[in-house]
This record gives sequence, structure tokens and C-alpha cells, in this order.
Amino acid sequence: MIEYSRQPHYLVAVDCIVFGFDGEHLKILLVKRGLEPEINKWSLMGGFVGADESPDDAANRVLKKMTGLEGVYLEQMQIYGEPTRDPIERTLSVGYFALIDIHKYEAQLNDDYEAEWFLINERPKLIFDHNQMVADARTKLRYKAALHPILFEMLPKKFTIPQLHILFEEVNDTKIDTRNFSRKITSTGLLIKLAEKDKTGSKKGAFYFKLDKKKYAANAQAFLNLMPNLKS
Amino acid sequence: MIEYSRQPHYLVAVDCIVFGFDGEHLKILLVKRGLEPEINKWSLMGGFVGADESPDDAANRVLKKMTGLEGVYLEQMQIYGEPTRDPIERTLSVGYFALIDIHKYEAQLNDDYEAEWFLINERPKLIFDHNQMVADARTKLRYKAALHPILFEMLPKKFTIPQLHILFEEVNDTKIDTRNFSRKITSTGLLIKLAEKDKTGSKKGAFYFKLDKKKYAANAQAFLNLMPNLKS
DNA sequence: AATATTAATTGTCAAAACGACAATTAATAT
DNA sequence: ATATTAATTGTCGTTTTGACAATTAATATT
Repeated sequence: MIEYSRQPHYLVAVDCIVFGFDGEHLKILLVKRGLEPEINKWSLMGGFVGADESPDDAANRVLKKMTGLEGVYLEQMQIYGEPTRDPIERTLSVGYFALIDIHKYEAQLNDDYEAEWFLINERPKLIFDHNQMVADARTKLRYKAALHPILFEMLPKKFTIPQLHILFEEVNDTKIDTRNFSRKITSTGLLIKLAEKDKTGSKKGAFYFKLDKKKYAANAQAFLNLMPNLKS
Repeated sequence: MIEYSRQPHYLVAVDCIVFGFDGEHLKILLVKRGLEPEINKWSLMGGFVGADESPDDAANRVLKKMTGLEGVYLEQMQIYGEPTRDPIERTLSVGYFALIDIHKYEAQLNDDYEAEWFLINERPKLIFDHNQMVADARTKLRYKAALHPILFEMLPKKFTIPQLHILFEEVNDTKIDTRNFSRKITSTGLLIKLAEKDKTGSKKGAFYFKLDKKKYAANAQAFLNLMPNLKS
């Protein structure tokens, strides 16, 4: 029997930065940690990678367990592996970010876990290196969203242009001109205008749009250019 | 003493996709695996993550050991963690890609390891999931290089525009118009024209350029747009 | 019924970037 | 002096961009 002689073995975990959008602000979903050390402190949703699952599987499992949601948009970010990052025992953690429709989550709310949405800029201090993970996730989200139409994952199936607009501004932490944004986003050809209007925000109402699923699938891996130029 | 009760522990490794450029083609550096299983088969440069080092540290150590080079451009790609990816024992591997100046390497050649450059498109079959890793690395390199001026890392300090041109074509596996490329790359303001010429390639000779280190440091994290538009 | 209010929607224009295209130049070789 | 070869550079019409505010569609108010 071949063996890899006496190499050290480690725990491997996953941690998920769950982003949501309430129509006004970007939020993240945090939980109160359920085990020592740092029990009852706010932390990211996480868990250990089981013997018969990949890290991707584990992240999906953790999300399902804690939010009740399946098929969530999930993207591997990077690994966190400083030898001393966990004070108890060496644990490497694979960071993921997830994009979920905040309203779907509320419908699925699972009270077994004390989870709570926080404004991205008003979140509590987190345990270990989770603060760094959140910062990294924001950066990664920004990059990804500049080239790929993924922010739709945080909106309901029917959404309006003003909603999208605010979401893009939140993610990029900048103001975007209404006219230019509208022009750019419609020119992708990814949006289908519906007859119905959303009247909750104004008297005039804003037309609902939905994603063109076919084009979305085709373009999800393509380079787009969804943000104003950040070159200068 | 707090413990994470009976969670499974795994081996954690790093594997590096080392890219180089010989002036004509994109290449990767492979080694003959030195341990069972699959001993003497071609594989990526890799090694286990030691007890007192992070995966990043481990990748740098492995590169130093196998190529003699330090301070190499190294970027974490993703983790490979399918439960059965290593037939002997569960091992998760963190994939990195490295960009090195092929000539520097030749100067540092370390004969302790049977390493060899292969044309990216004529490489041998690799062990385990290393073929997938190479494919992923190419994709990631393409993305990164479209926004960030990192391909210079594969060129000598003094390089010519035609060299850069070929390198961009190789990485993106496409033809790029000479005039448009030249216009775009010089408009970044990252290049400093030298008085000297490289006469090896032609009678006329091509002017050498070097990187503007200051601007490079400032722009390395900025969005550029170094590739022809891939939107359509 | 007319008017006020509010947010959504749309238009213009000058500047910049783009993509497609080939002629000119600087050196060496004949 | 001429031929050869690869490097370098220029034009132009089209598209995209960014900066700018007026118009529209509905409800609420008078």
C-alpha cells in the first residue's frame, strides 16, 4: 500500500459571504457562531468539508442548511490558509461568495440558526479572518460583475431598471448616470420588457423586465462591459 | 481544551502551472513526478503544505526549490477538492499559476528535478486532474491579462513591441492587428522606449522598451482594457 | 376638471475609442 | 545602388462613451 509518509493533515472548511439586496442597499447575511471558540459571535456561514464531498458540495450544503435555499449562485473566491488563522487547530478555509434574492430567503427562513442581514457598511466585527474575507468578496464581486451579468441573481425574476441601477451603484460604491446606465444595460440585449409595471415606488410606475434566459446562458461566460470605464 | 470533535483531516497540496514564453510560443514547465503513485509521469510542480506555512508560502517554496527562482509572479487560482481526485488518500490541492521569464529560468536551471518546457498545445497528458488545472489556468490567465498588465512578467526587462504582440496573440489564441495593438499598448503609458534596438529579429531592428515601474505598480490593480473587444 | 407632484423614461452632442485597412521606414544583404 | 525584410506608423468611418436635462405617465391635490 502506497502512502504519503507522515505529511501533516488539516481541517478544511468553507465560509460563505452571502450577498443580498433589499432594493436600497447591499447586505450580507451573518450568523451567530454555534461552537467554541468565539461562540455567539457574528461570523460567516461556514462548516467543515465532509469526507465524501468537495468544497463546492460543502458550500452548497451549508447554504442549504442555513438558508433553506438550493441552486444558489455560488462562486469560489480563494483559500485562506495562514497557519494561525484558527486558534484551536489548523484549519484552511475556502471562501465563497453567494448571491441570493433576499426575498426568496425570507420566505425560506430557517429559525434554527440565528441569522441576520446587515448593511454591508454597518456590519459587526467578525471572528478570525472573516472581515478580510468580506473585503475580498466585495472586490471579487465588483470584478466579476463588471464583466458578467451576475447581479441579476440578487433580484427577483421581475425587476425594474431603477432597481438594477441602484444595485449597480451599491456594488460599485459609486454614482452612475441614469441615462448612460439605461443605454448600456439595455444594449446588452439581455433584458426583456414586460407589460406590467411596478407601482410601489412611484405614481408613474416602472416597467418590469426579466432576463432573457437563453442569452444569459450564452453570455454568462462572455466578456461584457457593464461598468463605466474605470481606467482613469 | 477546546476541540473540533472528530472532523476529518486531509492532506493539502499546491500545484503550480508555470507559464513561460520563448519569443514565439506560450509554454508550460512540467516535471516528472518523483513519488508513487504515477511516479515518472509528467505532472505540475507541486508539494504538500507544511505545518508552518500558508498555501502561498508553499507555492513559493515549491517554485524556488524546482526552478531556483524567487519573487515569481504567482496567483492563486482555485482549490481542487473532489474526494477521489487522488487515488491514495484524500488530498485537496490549491492551484496556482506562475508567470516567469523563461530565460531567467534557464540561467537558474536546477538539474535535481527533471523539468521540461512544453508548448502549451503539445504537452503530454498529465496525472490526476492536472489537465483540468492547466485548462483553468489558461482561462484565468486570459481574464487577468485582459484587465491587468501582467504578461510583462514573462518577458525580459527589455522587450520589443513585436515580442509583446506575439505574446498577447499566444495567450489569447487569436490574431491581433499590429497597428491597433501598438496603439493600445502604448496608450497605457506603461512603456518607456529605450534608445537601444534588438537586431536579432530583423535588419531594421526593433526598439527595446521597459516597464514604467511606478505606473505599473499604480495600475496593476486598476482595470485596463488590453484586449480587443470580445463582446460580439 | 385642472393642476401639482413625483419618479421613470428618453435624447443630444462632442469627444474618445475602436476596427479595418497598407504605405513607409530603417536597417542589412546583394 | 538596389533588393530585401521586418518594424513602424497613419487614416477614416463607425461605434461607444460621458456629460448634460427635458419629457412623460401616472397619482394626488386643489
